Amino acid sequence: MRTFKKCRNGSYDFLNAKSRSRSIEHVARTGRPREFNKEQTLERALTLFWSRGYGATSIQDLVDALAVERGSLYGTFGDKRRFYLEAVRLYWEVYERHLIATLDTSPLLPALREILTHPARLDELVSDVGVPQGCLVGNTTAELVPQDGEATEIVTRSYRRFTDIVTDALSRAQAAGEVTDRAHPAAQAQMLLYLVQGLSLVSRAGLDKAAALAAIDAAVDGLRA
Amino acid sequence: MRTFKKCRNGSYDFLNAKSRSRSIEHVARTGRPREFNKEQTLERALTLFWSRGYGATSIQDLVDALAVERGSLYGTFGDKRRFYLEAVRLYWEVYERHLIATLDTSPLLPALREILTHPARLDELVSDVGVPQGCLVGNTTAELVPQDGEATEIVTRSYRRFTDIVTDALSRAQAAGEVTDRAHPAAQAQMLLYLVQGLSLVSRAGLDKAAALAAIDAAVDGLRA
DNA sequence: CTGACTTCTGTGCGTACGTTCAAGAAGTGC
DNA sequence: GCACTTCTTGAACGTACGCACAGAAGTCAG
Repeated sequence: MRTFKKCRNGSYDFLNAKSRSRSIEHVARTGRPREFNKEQTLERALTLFWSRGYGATSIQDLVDALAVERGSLYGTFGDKRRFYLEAVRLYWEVYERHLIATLDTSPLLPALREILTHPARLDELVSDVGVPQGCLVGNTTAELVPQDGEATEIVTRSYRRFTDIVTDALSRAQAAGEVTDRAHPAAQAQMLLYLVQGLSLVSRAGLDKAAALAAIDAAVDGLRA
Repeated sequence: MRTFKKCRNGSYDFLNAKSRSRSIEHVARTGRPREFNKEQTLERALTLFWSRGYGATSIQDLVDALAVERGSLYGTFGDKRRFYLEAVRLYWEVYERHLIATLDTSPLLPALREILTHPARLDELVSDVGVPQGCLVGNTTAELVPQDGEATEIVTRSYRRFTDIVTDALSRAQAAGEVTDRAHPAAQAQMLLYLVQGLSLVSRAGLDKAAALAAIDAAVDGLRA
């Protein structure tokens, strides 16, 4: 559901400069300082969880990939479940920022198309196994929901935020006469949520890029006034 | 992505009478007869896998829920992974039969709407935890793909079958002037695959039935000629 | 009845997992 | 420099897992 551009250092630019600088706030704290970057470690864990899933990612995998010892991970992030949920939260936070920024434009449909095609950008979607990983929120829905109340809450809230943001944009576009008013903006937004989640999921199993783009165009054309 | 009507005995009617009678073929075989029904056990395992996922369902869970000892399960179905994949295959086989039967009609759009609303029929979607479970193929995509080649194969083939079947139906409906020809049938079918998979997935986290139906109607309206 | 064959039952094995803990190292503030 | 706090390290723990196996139980052909 989201792609991240790789930075020059090989890590992903999940956080903007503002929130990154916030991490240097343990200046006034006593005690031995942490030897690893907390945010960067969370980002790296996110990419691992993203491509392998929650259950298939062991603590040992994380220790190996992050170069941080078990005890430090537990001390910093709590147990595995809490670590994962924190990664999901970060994932959505970044995606939502991107969503809002992209849809704040007119005409809307091209922007909408870009949002939808994001999961289809195979060349930008790199994981440690070299395949697209779908949307982390969607993966969480499949794997943790409904056994985990907290995961359900995060997932539900994310979906709700998506539809709220897209509904607002569609309302404006309907008012501008760009999008058909045969359906309510909320219904159209819900439809787009299903579409992007389905695309993200199905893409995990391999993606025919041309077919995916044609499908997206078919859906977007259906919205045109 | 699929609902099953509960039978009077509390089990699910996954198999039709024909394939069920095939199971009484161990009449001429020697040795101690199996004390449990293989198909029925597979069905029950399917519902368990369906609601909990692959990783979260332990052998012990299966032994408890199926009332079949570990050894018997291994002897009959092989290891856990093979057992699961067999359940996924059965799941899709039943769904595909339903899909073909439902779409073999004219006009097509109401039938298509019924296919799409299937995951939204909360009252018929019962799991052991009392919530909808999404599509087992979709769940498998999220959890096992891309680490498991055989799972990927099953999932990919299922998606392909879906789009093939729906494309055929849409071609006929386009020829009949019922569905718009602004997009190719294959693109429309792909779009519907994404839609139904997204709906199944998102439904796992809780479903606003009215919103889901409105979204489906918005998509189906976009197909109308 | 007997022998060949198949399935059932439950115990046991090795492993890998998530998690904890104690001791030491590396800082900070007075 | 001393007390205090936090982080690091690596070993260890308990558990639950997937899986194998040996002996009992049942069926059928001759």
